[in-house]
Amino acid sequence: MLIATWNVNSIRTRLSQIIDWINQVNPDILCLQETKVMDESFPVEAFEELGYYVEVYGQKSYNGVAIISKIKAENVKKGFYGCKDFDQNIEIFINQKRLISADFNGIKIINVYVPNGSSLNSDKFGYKINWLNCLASFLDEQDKKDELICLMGDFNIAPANLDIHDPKKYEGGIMASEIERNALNNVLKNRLIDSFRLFEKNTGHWSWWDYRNNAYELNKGWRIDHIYISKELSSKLKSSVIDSSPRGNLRPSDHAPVMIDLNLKDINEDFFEDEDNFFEI
DNA sequence: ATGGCAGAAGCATTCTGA
Repeated sequence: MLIATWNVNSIRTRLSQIIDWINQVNPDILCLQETKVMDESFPVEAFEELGYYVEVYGQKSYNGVAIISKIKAENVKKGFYGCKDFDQNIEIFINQKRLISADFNGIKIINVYVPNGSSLNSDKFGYKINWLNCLASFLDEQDKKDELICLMGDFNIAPANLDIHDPKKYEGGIMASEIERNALNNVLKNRLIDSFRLFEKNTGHWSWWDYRNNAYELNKGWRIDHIYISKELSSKLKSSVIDSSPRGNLRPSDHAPVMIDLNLKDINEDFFEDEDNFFEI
């Protein structure tokens, strides 16, 4: 089962590239970020024609997340819920559409677009850390239900120096600071692991290249898009890769898709053998 | 220290991103 995440930086501008990629890769679940479109304007039909269900949580111009899936999503939730920080009802948490979650055969897919944070001395940075703290308490709640989790998306954080092409240059700065890394580790705790690092221990693997300064051509990138999975799923993981090829497209997103291949057959064989659980054209 | 590049809104230029 292929599960992918991709910050597409506008669903409307990138639609044909996304369709091409789906036809090429055939993912079972695709989590999108920065769709930048209100729900009623999301090009749902383009995905339905390919046999996918679509769940969207968007807004005008900024942010926006979506889940495209061959299996119908269950228990779809938009935004944070059931966690103590969200109960404070912080308005900005509601206004910025950055999280959508859904269950697929007992696995909870959580698709996030973590705030960028601008720079460490800005108000936006405080919002980023608050948002991550809220995500941590959201996951604490999920923990109590003993669910298998796949937390994926654009985290806007390089977890380690080897996830940055020039770590010295960016040391302590935005996406590389200890404050952000600690906040991220507090989300992951001991329950979620970085799927990519189960296979690849070396530097030189990037999921984002700045549009500026020929960053892609010079391969000056960062690894800030991640797929974290519950420890219990690690034995089911067949691969975790970054597909950098779409970054070479004409008018590309600045992010590349990341995907895992999960062997879920033995978790619930009946579910996957029941054709009613899949999309019918 | 700053700008560089891209998208959306909307029609000149600003805001935001990373």
